Order: sequence, then C-alpha cells, then structure tokens
Amino acid sequence: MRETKTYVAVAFNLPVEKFFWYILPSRFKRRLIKRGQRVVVPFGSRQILGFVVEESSRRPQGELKEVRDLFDRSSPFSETLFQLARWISDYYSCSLGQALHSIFPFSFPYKEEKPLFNPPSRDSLKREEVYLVKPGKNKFDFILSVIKDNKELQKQVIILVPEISLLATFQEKLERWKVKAGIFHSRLSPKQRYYCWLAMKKGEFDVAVGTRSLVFAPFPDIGSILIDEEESTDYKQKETPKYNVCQVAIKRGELENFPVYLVTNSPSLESWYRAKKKIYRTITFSNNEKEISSFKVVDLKKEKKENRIFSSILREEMKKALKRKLPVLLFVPRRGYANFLLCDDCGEVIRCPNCNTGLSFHIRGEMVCHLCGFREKAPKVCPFCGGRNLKKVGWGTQRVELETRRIFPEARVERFDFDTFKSSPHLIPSKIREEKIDILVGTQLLMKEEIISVSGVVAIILLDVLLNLPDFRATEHAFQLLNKISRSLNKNSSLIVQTYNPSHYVLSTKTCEDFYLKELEIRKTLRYPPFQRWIRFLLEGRVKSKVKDRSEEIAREIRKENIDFLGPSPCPFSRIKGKYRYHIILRDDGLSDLQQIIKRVNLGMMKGSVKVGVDVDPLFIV
DNA sequence: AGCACGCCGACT
DNA sequence: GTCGGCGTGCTC
Repeated sequence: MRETKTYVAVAFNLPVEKFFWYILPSRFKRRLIKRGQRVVVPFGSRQILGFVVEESSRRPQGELKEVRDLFDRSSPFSETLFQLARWISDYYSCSLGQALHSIFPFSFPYKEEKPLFNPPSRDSLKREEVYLVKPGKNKFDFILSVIKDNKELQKQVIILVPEISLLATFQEKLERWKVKAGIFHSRLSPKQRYYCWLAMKKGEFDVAVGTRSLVFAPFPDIGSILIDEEESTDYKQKETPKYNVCQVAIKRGELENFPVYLVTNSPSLESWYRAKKKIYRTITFSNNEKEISSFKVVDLKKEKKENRIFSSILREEMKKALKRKLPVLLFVPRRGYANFLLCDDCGEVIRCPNCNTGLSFHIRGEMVCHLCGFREKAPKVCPFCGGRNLKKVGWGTQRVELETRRIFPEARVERFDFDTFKSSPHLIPSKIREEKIDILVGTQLLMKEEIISVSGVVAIILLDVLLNLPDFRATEHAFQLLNKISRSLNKNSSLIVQTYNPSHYVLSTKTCEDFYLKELEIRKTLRYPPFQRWIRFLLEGRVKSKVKDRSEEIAREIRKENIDFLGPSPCPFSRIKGKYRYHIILRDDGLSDLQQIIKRVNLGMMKGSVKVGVDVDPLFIV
C-alpha cells in the first residue's frame, strides 16, 4: 500500500493570523495528533512551539518543512476550550495561537490526564442563564449555597476575584466550609500553577478560587462560574488578547451549558443595563435596597485655605474615632508628595523626558513619572530659566501622611500605596485588630471591604480627582467606590467626602437606581457604551509624523467601510516611554460586523514601523 | 514576537 | 575602509 503523507497546520503565539503548514513525518503517525496539541517546528532560523490546529492529507502549496518533534503526548484542550479560543480570537481580534496560548500557557509537556470520575453527559436542552446577583450582606451564604448545590451534582465551581489580595478571605471561608478547593493566581510558580491545573483537570477539587486566567480552568464538568465584584476593571486583560473575564465566562457558560453569576452590590453600568433589559436575570437579597446616602459631604470652598486637606468636620470625626480606639482610613487618590513642580518665575513644569507628563515630587527629593516609572533627582533651580522658586503643587499620599503626623502627633500613622510594598492589603485588617494602626493613609489599593469594615472613619480627601479623570466612566467608578464604602461600613462608622463640587449628581442621587438612570441618560446623549460598542485602534511609534500618517491611512480605510468612528487623534497621554500615541475609536450600534471590518482594515495595515493594536470593548481610553 | 538583512554615520 | 545603530520584512 502506498504511504500517504500527512500535513498539519500550526498556529503560533505570535501576532500573525495565518497558519503554517508542515509535513508530519510517518514516525509520528502511529500516535493520533489531536488539535491543540503542541509540536516543535523549524520557523525561520529557530525552532519554536506551536499548536496543531488542522490536519490534511492534501499537500498545501509551497515549500514545506517537517515537524521536528511532538511536544505534548495529547491535547490539553477540551473541545469546548478549543472553541472558546476560536471565539476569543474572532471577538478580540488576535491570532488563534495567541488565544490558545492564553488558555494553556504552560511550558510543560502535557500527557493525557483522565478525570477521577466520568462526567455525566450534558443536558443540552436546557439553556443556562447569566445572573446579576446583588447579595447585600449575604454574599458568602449565597456562594456557599451554589457550591453545595453543585457538589450534590458532582459539578465543579469556579470563583473569580479581581486581585490576589482578595483571595485570603475566600481561602479562609472555604477551609471553614471544608470544601476541597484549589487556589490559582499569577504569584504561584509556573510549576505550582501547572500542578493546580492538572489537579483541576482530574477533578480533584470541587471548587477553585483565583484571578483572571482561572476562567480557563480545565474542570471536567463545570457547574457554574461566580464572578465577585464583576464591575472591577481588573477583569480586563491588559495584554493581547485584551479579553474581559465576564464576557469570556459568559461565552464559556454558553458552550458548556452552565450559569454564570455576576456577584456585586455596585454593578457596572453595562451589566446593570443588561439586567434592566432582561438579558441577564437579577437576584436581589432583601436587605439590598439600602440607600447610598449614608455619607457626609464637606464643601471645601467653604473651608479655610489651611484646612483643605483636613476640613474641620474631618478633624472632629477623626478625633472621635481615635477616642473610641477605632482606626481612621484616609483615601488619597494619588501617590507621591506633590503632584508636580512648577517654576514660579517662568511657569514651566518639570516633565518626564519619555512621556512629557508632569513628574510628581516624592519624598527625599525624587521626581517620579507615574506613567513609565522614570526617576531623577529633583532640581534645585529651574532647568528652563534658572529661577530658584520651584513650587510643589498639589499633594499625594506622602504629603497627607506627613500632615497627619503633624496634626495627630500621638497617633500611629501608616501609609499604604504602590511605593510601600512592606505589607499586603490583606495583612492590614489583622494589624488593625492587633491595634497597631490608628490612621491609615493610602490609595485605591486600601479600599477593600475587610479594611473598611473595621474602620471608624473613612474619608475621601478629594473626590474631584476621581471625577475629573480623563475617562467617561470616571463618575461611574466614583459611584461604585462610594457605594462600596458606605455598604461595607459598620453602622456606627462614617464616610466623609471632601469636594469642591458638593452638588455633583454622584453625591445627590439618593438610590442606586437613580444614579444608574441618570448616568444612562448621559451615556445615551453622548453615544457612549452601553448604547454603542466601541473598538479602539491604538497606534504607537517613535516618529510622530509616521504615527500620524499611519493613523490617517487607517482612517481612510475605515471610511470606505461606512462606519462611524472618532479620530484619528492623539491619545490623552500622547507620549508614553518615548512613543507617540494616536487612536481611532470605532462606534457601532450593533448592526455591522465589526470583527470582519477590523480584519479587512488590519490586513493591509500590518506593515511598517508603527505598532497597531486593537482593543475590543476598551475600558481605558488613555 | 524574533531574527536576518540592509543601509547610513563615526571610529581604528 | 568596517563596526554597529535600528528600520523593514519574513517566517510553512
């Protein structure tokens, strides 16, 4: 019998759409090659790993090289996880190889692992739904009930949290409930993560808790995915593929037929809107409709100038809390000592040579760029005019820390921000319990339920910074923060909000419903999400004119497609790390096939020295 | 993404 | 002359 040759298509973890075909030597043919399995192949001048995505007995065109070796003994991808990769690659516009790699990123050779039990066949008549769960104070009761229900059915539950520091509480609860649980996050070593992955594949756990990439857990029979604090922007992946975990979980639920629970008391406007339109079902616990008005607003316009960090009301409240031996939490929206250095003689600001934004002034006379991390010694005289009157403008955590120590010399003050890596946020509640801290000064990193709930006073030193960020979701995020703090507070504790704009609607709306309706109205008139879907092209390059030219070239290409878009325009941060940045934002009302358009536009545009990136449903437009 | 290849400036 | 800077384009 004549031997027929076999050919395989390989996809790489590279920003290259197409597959590459190789001859599969007959010595490998005895073993079945499954799609998703990795092979070692020659690629240009090197040898790399790639995922087998197709097989054929017909010879493809062109010169072909041979597969050098099989890396895995079997495919790590289930049928549905492979389909999920396909969907990610289509929806978020990345190569199939990149999508497969983000689902299975391990560099260990995989060999077949059989589950410890046979998963029952799926009940494919029933279509499962997405639920927006507003648990009030009953979050853990709800989660436990979901775990119990699934345990009875021999199904596994995935619990996702926005970031690592939130895992400790879950770990504690799961231990107390005596649940066989795996913990999965990026701080584990590659080996630890892979072992956890294998254990999940075998079905050794009933539950897994973890961050973003746990959404790809290889459990044999998933009963449901719970996403805690679904509104968190941490659920958006920053690297390609720039997926949103909630969307990926929902897609996976559709493919594997299980319900997804978005658990939060302050939903994202998008999710709230979908629940309102009955695309998601809503589960509300009875004590949830508490009003959000339980905070005191301080009008800084009416304060004496020297009281603009600590208003008289705040000082009083702090004294009261300290007397009751309850810790005070001061939220300062930016780190460093001062916001920037301004020359009083010529008006120039000291700027980052890579990013052109104002460098912030840190203690010990250091200038730091918060965009790229650039550091230099603060100048004694103005580098532009030689003037000696360099003024420190604005303030951050370090300045507030010093002021706090000055005004409350007896108190034990601690600062917590990106610069103080000494302690992690989950250690702070225990420090507070041991009565080691009186006043905590920190950034957003501190705004954790378990920290807020043990505080006597929480103060937002200047709300206006949050409201005026260059982001159309700024108000929504400020609302979610206020809502989260006031819900987490003990009933005898208080939230104080200092602002120059006390009549802002984020402060004056009385219920969540009112706020979301108001915000929705604004989004509608301005044609922002959720009324339109956005896709952003980000162009970066060292030569400004080239970036600009290319962005105009792409704009011309898009114009042919007859689709609405903004730009091209320089990004709000027009230069980062020495690279000029332009963007174009496609705005779609849901009728056109944007993904196809991106492909057509991208095809002709991949050439050249300007990097073009695509972000589908972007969260940050900076 | 790498890596090679190619075309310009400043050095022994 | 030639070493090496990075801009450009290809990888079955």
